[in-house]
Amino acid sequence: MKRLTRGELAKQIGVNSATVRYYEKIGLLPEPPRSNAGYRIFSEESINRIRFIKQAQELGFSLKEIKELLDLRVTPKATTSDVRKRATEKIADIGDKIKRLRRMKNSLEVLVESCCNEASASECPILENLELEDFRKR
Amino acid sequence: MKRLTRGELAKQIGVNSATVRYYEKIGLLPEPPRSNAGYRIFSEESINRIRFIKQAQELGFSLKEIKELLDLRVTPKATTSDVRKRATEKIADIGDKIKRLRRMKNSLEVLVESCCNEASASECPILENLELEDFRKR
DNA sequence: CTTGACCTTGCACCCAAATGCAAGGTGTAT
DNA sequence: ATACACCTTGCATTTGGGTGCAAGGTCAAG
Repeated sequence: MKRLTRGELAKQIGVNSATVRYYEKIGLLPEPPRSNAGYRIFSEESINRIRFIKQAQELGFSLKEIKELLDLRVTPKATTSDVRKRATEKIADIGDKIKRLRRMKNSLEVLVESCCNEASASECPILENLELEDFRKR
Repeated sequence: MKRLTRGELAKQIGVNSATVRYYEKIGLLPEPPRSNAGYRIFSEESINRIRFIKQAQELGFSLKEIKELLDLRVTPKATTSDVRKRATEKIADIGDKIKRLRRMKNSLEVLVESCCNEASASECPILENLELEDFRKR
């Protein structure tokens, strides 16, 4: 497995190398082993970890929530049923997000379909009246 | 239609009343009419607007992006085809988010199913090895 | 054996998104 | 008419999530 310096790691993911340090500081990334000179030595696992963080952020999770998601993986065996419980909650949260995004997508599709087609481009009543609250949490 | 002060509005939504002012300042909320004494007078439309903002935030949209979404509704007729284009882009973005959330949800479901059931609670090999990068953008 | 590109640390700064505070005005209840 | 809770404004502060910088150490190429 390849070994990477902080800069190499950051470059591969397209993230600022200071960000890697920051994630380490807040406990989102485990403290990596060091070379004799004190350089951090990352494995490719860290690439996946950081990519995960970035993905989850785009999906509306805070770093705190992301930490919770990541912690689901490393919880000691003793508390397995607690992991199960927390994971199940997360699944429900995510399912909820998906539903709301679907409603949002649908609202926009209605907007495009019924309103902005070439045939009736001159009048657009729905544009003004679209109930954007249609995709609230339910 | 009911008229609300800033505090009443904020209370109904469960948001700090300073936030309402902030949203107005950054153009996310239209400047409301004022009473003789200078008090803002909100209609119930504003409730929906702010609820929408809060929902969209939870789904990972920045206030800037939310402004773009809201602006889809009020663009003058002249640029209808541009609205169509922008809305279509947003729809694609949202579709993408949904896909990634589904993958995330699926990964967690696999975790719960294969790992944390009562039958085999004592050992949990997947917990350590789950490839969380499974739901990256594709 | 020096140059240049990396690495280390601590610390200060940045932006988005709020939130708080002070000084003053309003409105209504007693 | 005096509390008291609310409103107004401008301005400062906070929090989350980074980013930049300086002073110094490291390492590979020439």
